[in-house]
Amino acid sequence: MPPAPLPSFATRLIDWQRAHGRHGLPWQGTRDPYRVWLSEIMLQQTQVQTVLAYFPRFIQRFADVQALAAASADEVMQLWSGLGYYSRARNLHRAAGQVVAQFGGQFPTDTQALQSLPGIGRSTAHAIAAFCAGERVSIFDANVQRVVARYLAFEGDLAQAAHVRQLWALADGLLPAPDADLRQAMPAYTQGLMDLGATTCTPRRPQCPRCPVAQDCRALRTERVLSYPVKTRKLKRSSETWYWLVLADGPLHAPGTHMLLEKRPERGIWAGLHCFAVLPSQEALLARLAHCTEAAALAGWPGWAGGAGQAARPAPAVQWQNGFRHVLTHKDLLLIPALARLPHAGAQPRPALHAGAQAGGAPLRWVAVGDILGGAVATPAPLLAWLKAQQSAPAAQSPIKFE
DNA sequence: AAGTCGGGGGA
DNA sequence: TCCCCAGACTT
Repeated sequence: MPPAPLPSFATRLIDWQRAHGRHGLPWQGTRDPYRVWLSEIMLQQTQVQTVLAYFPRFIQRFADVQALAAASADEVMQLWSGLGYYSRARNLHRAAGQVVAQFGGQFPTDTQALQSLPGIGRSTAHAIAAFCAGERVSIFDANVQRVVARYLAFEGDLAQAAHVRQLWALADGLLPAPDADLRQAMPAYTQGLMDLGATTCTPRRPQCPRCPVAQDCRALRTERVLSYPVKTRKLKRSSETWYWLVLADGPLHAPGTHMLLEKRPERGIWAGLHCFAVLPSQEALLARLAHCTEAAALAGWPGWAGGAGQAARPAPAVQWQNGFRHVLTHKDLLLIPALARLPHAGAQPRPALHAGAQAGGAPLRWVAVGDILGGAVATPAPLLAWLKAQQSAPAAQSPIKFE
């Protein structure tokens, strides 16, 4: 009589997940592809702890894909504000519209249809199909790459796409057997892979004694766990200094003070968010300030514009603030706010500025400090952080000077 | 194949 | 500080 076969990688992983994996997260315990999709997108390059604050709010506002499709892009951006990688939010909204238009509002669960939606690549499509339909496909995010590379002692450099594809194919060999009950097995297997990478097979301090597949791990066998995955870094971060034109009509710690924000282009950094004008030099900032204040005078700014000839009034002085650093993956930004003040408009309506006040013709809005802090408009995280800091340490109030 | 997109957490 | 992370998209 032949000996019973040893439990497979997949079997051990599934058993471990049920006993020691993460349960009870808001996006778990469902096969609703809308919820799974939303969680997968939010969790791209973003930690669970962060997503926990956003996911319930999003679901509460958009209970299903129809509700999301019917929303304005601005509102979606607003709910996404602070999560980063804003193209995810834009694609999310576009994909919702596509599901309504092309799939009759029924969210697909097969990998082919999923990958036709914007923002869903191969790995995310596999995750949704595995969780919702039990499709026998491998997810392959950074956690899984680490687990599998260690388990197989994979020597290829994962900085190269060809090696990633190669390891991905090897990962397929670890999937639950095709004749298993995949509708039960695939969700637990997929979740188990992610949980193992997140809680046990961690980058720096893996807890191998608690790993369910340690007995077969080729990296552990040679005590080279930390040598995997092989991944060369070629991060060369460039530095830039940006000047922020902060045009306000009162002290920054007063909720009623309004500030001029412009909507950023749909591509590039902080795409689609509302932000202070960003200028590459002090000279450019002063020129923009002159444009804006001239435009404000022409538009009849309360207490300032006074008829013909007012357009020639010089721009108010600026107060240069201390710069602060904001680091992105590929760019190191030094942000220097320059505060300029228009006369207080009180409760009077602030006139819209013509598009010429902004070089690219981007939409300009006067927004109250209280509304910005309250999240009424989507703003980049560093802007919000800086404005919050101004609440507790208000800049010295100086009278408005005209030169 | 390389570059572009944020932000937060952990060592 | 530096490294890492539930990637997709553009060029």
